[in-house]
Amino acid sequence: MNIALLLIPTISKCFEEKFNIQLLDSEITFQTTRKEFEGDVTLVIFPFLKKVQEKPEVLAQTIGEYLVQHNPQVAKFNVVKGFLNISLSQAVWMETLTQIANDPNYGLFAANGQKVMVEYSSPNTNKPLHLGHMRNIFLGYSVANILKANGYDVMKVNLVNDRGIHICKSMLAYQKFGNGETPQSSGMKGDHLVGHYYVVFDRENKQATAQLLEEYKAAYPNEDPEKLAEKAAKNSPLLLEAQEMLRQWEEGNPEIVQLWQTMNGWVYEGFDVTYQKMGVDFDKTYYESNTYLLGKAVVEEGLAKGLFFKKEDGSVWVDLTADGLDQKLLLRSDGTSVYITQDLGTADMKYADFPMQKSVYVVGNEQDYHFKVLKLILQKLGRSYADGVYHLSYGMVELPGGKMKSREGTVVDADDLIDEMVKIARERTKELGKIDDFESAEAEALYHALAMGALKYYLLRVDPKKKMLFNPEESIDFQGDTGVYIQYTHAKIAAILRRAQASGIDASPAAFAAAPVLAPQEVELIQTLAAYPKRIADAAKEYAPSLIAAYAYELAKTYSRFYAELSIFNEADEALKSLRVALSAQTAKVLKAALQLIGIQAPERM
RNA sequence: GACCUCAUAGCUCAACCGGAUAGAGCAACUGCCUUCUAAGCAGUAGGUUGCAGGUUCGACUCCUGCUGGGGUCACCA
Repeated sequence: MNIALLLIPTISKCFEEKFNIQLLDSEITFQTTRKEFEGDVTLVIFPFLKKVQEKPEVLAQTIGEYLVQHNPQVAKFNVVKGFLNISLSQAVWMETLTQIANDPNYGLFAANGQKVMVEYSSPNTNKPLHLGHMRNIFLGYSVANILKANGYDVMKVNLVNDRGIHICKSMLAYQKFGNGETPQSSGMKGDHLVGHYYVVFDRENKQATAQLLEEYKAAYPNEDPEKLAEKAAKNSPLLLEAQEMLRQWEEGNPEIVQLWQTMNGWVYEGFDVTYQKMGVDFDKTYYESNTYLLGKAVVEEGLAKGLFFKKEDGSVWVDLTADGLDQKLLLRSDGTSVYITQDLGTADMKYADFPMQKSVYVVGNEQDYHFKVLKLILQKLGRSYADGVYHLSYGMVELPGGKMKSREGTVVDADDLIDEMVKIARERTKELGKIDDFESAEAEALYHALAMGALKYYLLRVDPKKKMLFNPEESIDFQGDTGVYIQYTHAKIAAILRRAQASGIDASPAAFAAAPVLAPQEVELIQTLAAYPKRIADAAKEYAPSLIAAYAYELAKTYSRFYAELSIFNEADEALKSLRVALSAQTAKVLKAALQLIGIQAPERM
C-alpha cells in the first residue's frame, strides 16, 4: 500500500478549499518521521509557504486538522516547527500487512515490455579473476536481478577479451619456458597457469629490457637516459616477439591459433569454475576475437553522413569539441580499428541480437571518458538505443597500499579469497555447533553460502560509484552490518516458522484481523516491509544494489529488535500470536527476496 | 597542464537527490542466555561533514576558490 497515495488527495483538497490553490501531486512529498518524533509520515511545510502566506506552524496545524476530519486513515497529528507529523490509524497497518501476505510476488513489478542488456565481467584471458573483477561481477549480476524485478526483460552478457598483445605475452612465455605443461600435469587451475606465464613474461621482459638499456647507455653515453629507457622498452626483443606473434595470429598462422585456442580453453575452464563458485551466470558470451573487426562499417556510415572526417594521412576522426570533449580517433591511418571502433560495431551487433531499450555496461570508472564518447557518437549516428546506453561506472577496490596490480603480485585472487572465506565460515560454524546433525555435503553447502553471503554483501553494500578499501589483514566480518547477519536473521525466523507450523498456528489475515493495539515494534516492522517495493524501484533507477543491501540490513535489524522484545509463542492473545507469526513469515519472505536480488542465499538453518 | 571524480566518528561505510538533534557496523567500555538460534538485543563514549566564502527559512547535499587523494587526456585495450 502506498502511504503517499492515501494522503495526497485529502491534502490537495485541503489546499483547494482553504486557500483556493491547485497543487500538483508531485509537489506533495513525504518522508518517514524521524524516530525521535511521534508519527508515521511527515509532511514538510516550508515548500508551500511561497504559495500560502502563512506561518509554517499555522499552516501545518490547518492541514493536520483537515486531515483528521476528512481522512479516516489519519489517526492524529502533531506539529513541530514546519513539520507536520501524521499518525495513521492501525487499520492502515493491518490492511498493509494483509496485502503483503496475500501477494506471493510482493515487491516484483509486472513486465513492462522493455528489454535491457547488462554486460559485466568482461575479463582478459591472460590472468585469473581478482577482487576487482568480483565487484564488477556481483554488481552486474545483481543489477540484472534488480532490473528483472522491475519488469524488464534482461539479457546478461559477457564480452571476453580473448585477443591482443596481453594474451600473446602469456603464450610467448609459455612457448619459451612452459615445457609443455598443462593444468593436469601441473595441478594448477587453467586460468592460474596462464596467469603464471603472464607474470613470467613480465619478469623476463624486464630483465631483457634492462640489459638492452645497458647496451644503449654504453653506445650512446650522451643521450638522455629517460629517452634511452623508453627506446629500450619499445625494442625489447621479447615484446617484439609478442607483437610478431599477434601479427601471425591475425594472419591465421595455424600453430599460433592452435596454441591460442589451447590456452584460452584452459582459462575458460578456470573461469567457469570461479563463476560457478560465485553463483553467477550469463545468457550469452561474446568473444572479441569475433568482434574486433566490427565497427568499420559504422565509421563509413559516419563519414557518409558527414559526422566524421578524414585527415590527410587517411585516419578517421570525430570532432566532439562542440560537446565539450576532444577529437577522437576512430580508424588508424593504416585502416585498422581502435578500441572505440570495436565498441561501436559491438553495440550494433548487440542490438541486432537483442533489440533493447537500455544497454548497461558494468565497467570501471577509469573508462568514464570512453563511455561518454561512445554514447555521444551513437547518439549522433541516431541509434535508437543510444539514449539507453548506461555506463555503470564503479570505483576501484583498493588495498591499504593503494591500487591492485596484477604484475606486481598485489592482487587479491578471487579463488583464494573464496577459499579463505569458506574456511572461516566452516571454523566459525563448527565453534557454534548449531548444525552438528548436518550431513557433510549439506554443511559444506552452508559454509559456501555463508562465505559468499559475507563477500557479496561486503562488496555490494558500498555505493557502486565510490571506490572502496579492502584490508586483507582484517577478514570480512560475520557480525554486525554483514551478509551473514541477514542470513542469520532469516534462519532464526525459519526456526520460528517451523515451530509455528508444528503447533498448527494459523497466520492468515483472517486469524490476525482481530489483533488488539499493536506495539511500536510491530508497526515499525510493517512500515519497513511496506517500503520494499519503492526500494526495488529506486535500486533500478540508480543501478545501485547497495540500496537493496541497506534495505535488507534495515529489515533484519528491525525484526531482530521485534524478536528480542516481544515473545511470539508465549503471547496469550491468539490473534496477536497469529499476527506475530505472520509478521515473521512476511519478513522471511521479503528478506529472502531481497537477498536473492543481491545474489545471496537465505539458509533455513545455520 | 586541462578535464572528471572523491574527501563524513580511530577504521569501514550510510544519510530517502535541500529538511528536524548527521546514522550504522567494527574496535573500546557496560548490561542481557534455567523462555522462540547470543553469528543476537539494549546502552555508554566517539563529529566544527578537508579548509574559506556564498546562495536560503534551512546546506554533508547547490555555487566559487583553496588543499589533499584517485582517474582520464595513446594511431593501447
